Amino acid sequence: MTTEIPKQYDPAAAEARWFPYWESRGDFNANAPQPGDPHPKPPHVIMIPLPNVTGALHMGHALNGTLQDLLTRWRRMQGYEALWMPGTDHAGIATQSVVEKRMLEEEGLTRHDIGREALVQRIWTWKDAYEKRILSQLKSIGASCDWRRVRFTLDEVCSRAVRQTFFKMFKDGLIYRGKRLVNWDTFLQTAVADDEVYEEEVDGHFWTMNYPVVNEAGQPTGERISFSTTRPETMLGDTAVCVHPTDERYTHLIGKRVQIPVNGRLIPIIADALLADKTLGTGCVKVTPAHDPNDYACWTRNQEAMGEPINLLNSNGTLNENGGKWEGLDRLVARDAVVAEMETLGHFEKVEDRKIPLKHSDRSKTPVEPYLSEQWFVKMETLAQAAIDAVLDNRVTFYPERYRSSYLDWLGEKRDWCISRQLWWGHRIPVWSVDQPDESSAAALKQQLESDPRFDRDQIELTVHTTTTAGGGTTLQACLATDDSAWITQLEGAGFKRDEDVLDTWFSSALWPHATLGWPDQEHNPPLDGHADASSTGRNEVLPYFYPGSVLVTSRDIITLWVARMVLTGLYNMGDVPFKHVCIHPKIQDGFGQTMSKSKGNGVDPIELIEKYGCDGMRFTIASFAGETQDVRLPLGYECPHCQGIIPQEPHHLKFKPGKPKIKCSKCKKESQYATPNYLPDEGELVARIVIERFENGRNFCNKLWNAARFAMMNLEGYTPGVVALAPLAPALRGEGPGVRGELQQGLDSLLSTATEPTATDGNVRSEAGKTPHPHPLPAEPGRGDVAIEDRWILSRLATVTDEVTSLLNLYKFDAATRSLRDFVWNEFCDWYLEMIKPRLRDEILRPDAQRVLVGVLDTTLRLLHPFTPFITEELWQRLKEIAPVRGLPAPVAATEAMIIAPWPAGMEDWRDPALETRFQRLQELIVAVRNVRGTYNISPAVAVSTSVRCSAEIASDLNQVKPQFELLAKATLTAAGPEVTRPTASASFSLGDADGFLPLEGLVDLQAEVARLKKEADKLRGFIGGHEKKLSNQSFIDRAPPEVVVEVRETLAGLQKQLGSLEAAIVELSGEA
RNA sequence: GGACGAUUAGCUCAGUUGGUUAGAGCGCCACGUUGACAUCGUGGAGGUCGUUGGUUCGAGUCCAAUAUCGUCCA
Repeated sequence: MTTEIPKQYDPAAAEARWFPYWESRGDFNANAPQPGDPHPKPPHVIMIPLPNVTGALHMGHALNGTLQDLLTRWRRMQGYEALWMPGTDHAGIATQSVVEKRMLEEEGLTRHDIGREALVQRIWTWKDAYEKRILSQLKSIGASCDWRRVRFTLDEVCSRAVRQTFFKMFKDGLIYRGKRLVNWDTFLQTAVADDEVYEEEVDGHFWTMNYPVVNEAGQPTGERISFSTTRPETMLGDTAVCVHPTDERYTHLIGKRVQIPVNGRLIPIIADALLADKTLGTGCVKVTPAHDPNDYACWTRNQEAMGEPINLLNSNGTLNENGGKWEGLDRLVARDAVVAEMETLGHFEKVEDRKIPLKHSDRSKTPVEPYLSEQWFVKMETLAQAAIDAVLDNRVTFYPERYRSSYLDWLGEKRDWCISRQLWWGHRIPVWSVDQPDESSAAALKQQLESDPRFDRDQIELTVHTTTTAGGGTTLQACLATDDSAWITQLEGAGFKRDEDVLDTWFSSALWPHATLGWPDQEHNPPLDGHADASSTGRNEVLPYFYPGSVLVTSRDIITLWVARMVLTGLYNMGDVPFKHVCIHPKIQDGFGQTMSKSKGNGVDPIELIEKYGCDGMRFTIASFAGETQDVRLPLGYECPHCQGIIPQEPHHLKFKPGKPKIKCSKCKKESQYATPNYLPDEGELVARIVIERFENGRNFCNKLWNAARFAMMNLEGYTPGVVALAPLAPALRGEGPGVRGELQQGLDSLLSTATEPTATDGNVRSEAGKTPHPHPLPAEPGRGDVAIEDRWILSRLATVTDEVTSLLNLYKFDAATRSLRDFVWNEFCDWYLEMIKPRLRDEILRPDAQRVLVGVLDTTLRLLHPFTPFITEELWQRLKEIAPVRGLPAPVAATEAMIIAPWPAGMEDWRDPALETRFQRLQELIVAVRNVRGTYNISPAVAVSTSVRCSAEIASDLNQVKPQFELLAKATLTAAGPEVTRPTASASFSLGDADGFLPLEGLVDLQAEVARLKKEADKLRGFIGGHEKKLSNQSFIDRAPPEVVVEVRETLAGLQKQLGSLEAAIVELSGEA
């Protein structure tokens, strides 16, 4: 077995092997406890930020997914019933427009050509393909979701929650119909969302004109008020002119009226500090609330003075009846007509050419018009307040804390939530309405329907709605709780028509945390794999067990859109928050600081990187980026398929028209096609694939771990489990005296004879039944015997790292956790511990205990790493199971069947020994100092050198304990150590303050060079000493600094001076100079 | 326009409540294939911490101003 371990870790093989293994074992499944379970596990719940089905996932999703999987695996190991709920979002406008766009490009068809049903059908086909792709990408990153529970926001489970919530809100009077300015595409005659418009500068004009001020009788006073505009035709819909309240040019006019010359309407002069700017133009602006967002906002502040907004447009962009004699003209034609009329009437002042930033529809490429239209709203006052309170009293906590203000500020505005969208893809609004001549007839019809014996208030709600604006009427609205209601036929027979609009996507995703757990169904567990949960007992056990969730992991841009709304609906429907923590992680950017996104074309498919660097390498790297401050910049390159040279990505690589662009390698000058999300390379073509050097980190780390484990396994021949008490080794091996070790050995013997699976052994949350006694502390007092100092050291370090990683994960500081682990594995376990135990592994007497500690440390290390790098750790765990199925410290136990269910390390506090770590550090410094001398003089490893060390008896004792290790690591023989050591002639030397080392190097080293080197060292020291002396000679430092700081500086200075003394002595001896 | 974040080595980033000589990975230089690992080992070079003021015995860290970049909101 041992000889079969390859020298390189093969990620693809491990990934292919272990994911299906975990799935088949059901390790990802999370279930509510069986009724009557006396010791149920506590739940840990993460709801995935549902990716939308518009396109495939990129590295931003990979980061998001990695962190959630990491937390889920970690909590699972800690003994929680860890649920990670997967699913996808229908993403209304984004998905519909992608499908429409493609249909138009490929078939020249619009949605009006094929109709609502056919379009929706096509989108379902798209959804099926991309959902499949997305879920497979998630699995590729190792996602341990409970895949039986996959949900989609338009599926029957989520739809039921949406309908129930809408109905409940409608009944509670929280939903109303009102006006709102939208971006109107006059060409396609539809509203487009804010993220579906782009801004572009166009050539336009900037007209200055004036309105005459009139007196109370409506007669001109002779005064005029000037303003400028780029859209003169909107003056037909003006409802005010506005000045700044402190603008002295106009203060006397505030409250007076002006007349619009082209239609004679009188409108007030109002003061509004937000809209008017004294420093711009005339300082006065006209206000057209129905056709400008800023004006509309102004109207909401000054409704009484202004009256209702006046809509000027038909849906096709021509003027409506409010356009007067220009009714029916296109708005652009009307513009010139209005200007001409103003000029004729003598109110035109000037015009200049100007570049005007104008919003365009991404879908028709035509300018959009702000357009006042009827929409559905949710009243936010009480809902928002509840969500604010939940954060204020810390029922929901943000990590990092600063994001709490984004959430609170936004909710604090309590702006009503516009939930309708003029789309076909989504949850259709469940309201039917019929026009009525007036309120009394509407009320009569309402009463008639409600008196029907089949009328059910839990299924249908009726309200009378009267539009206040001109031209509006009265309607009777019926909201139905389900689509299978018999009332649909009845209502439609009575002339009711269903609303054409669908709900905002966020309305359904806001319900995600409870909808996916089956709400509002209180009688059945939510379905598994599309089938009813066979274990259902007549109650929904899943919802109360898994709600509220534990933590939401997401990025900051949807704190308002999604996080706030989940809290709000969770409180509304469930009476409790949906999660306790919100972990906000960085955003992934490309090499130029642009956020990675599908629409920018700079998205990198995680699969590309997984193939190149391995899943674990990708995960470990990306987790190492997930800190609290900065976004993650990923400069990428293309690997030339001809010479494997790296071609750095430049901005122009992302900007190209559809086609087959080529990239030229600067090294071999050959061209090749390159990978982009926007096209597929030609069949058989050599493609320059995306590489991101930063991911080599994770790949290399995995390989290092692999080889460390490989080394361990190659040296486990003859391994036997045994208690390691770090008592004197030889007597114990001879069976002399039972002691602590004897007791533990007895315990082990009985364990081996009975148990196959370990009971819980840690300080985690395992149930009472699973508790075992606290592991015995390792006796660690120095001088106890010939215990290997490196064993105690590595265990002390392991205990520290375990504690660090656990604490860091509790705070979602993933980057620091990976650093801690990497440093431990690479710089401590590999560089020092493995090197130091090599002599013992070759010694028959010492080998058994060295093996036991080694395998114990490896076991714990793998457990610490598993959440970060699941595949390699499972692979190693399974291999280790073959060689050392019973292992662990201090008393071995049978390892778990699978890595994924191994307990998280805990309860090792007693192993920590800071004093020992300090002593060990001194040994390391001695070894480095010797290497340093070798390095400086470039002495080949083949040349033998010897070292003597002048130091305290204590250090000498440590040094002698590890003499073989010292010699191996320093590549020098230790000839003497102790206070009596004297300096040999013609030797190189180093000084550490409390230890001086001497290396006789006659013939190897130019003594002049050594003198020069030492002098340089001494000069450097003098600089430091000077700094310290200056500090100590400063009386206010002595007086004001804390005493312990002063003492510390004194001690450091003394050490530096001693070190300098040794150096100076060496210089004198070598050079004969004073 | 408002809020938040960033600016530290050639690159990408750490730096906990202010306290010895500011760290890591990659890259670079030199040496090395010694029985885990060249996706490696050993040693080395490289930074007046964006700028300007201030507080303090002491500032990468705290305060103010300023510049540049990014994100969200309007």
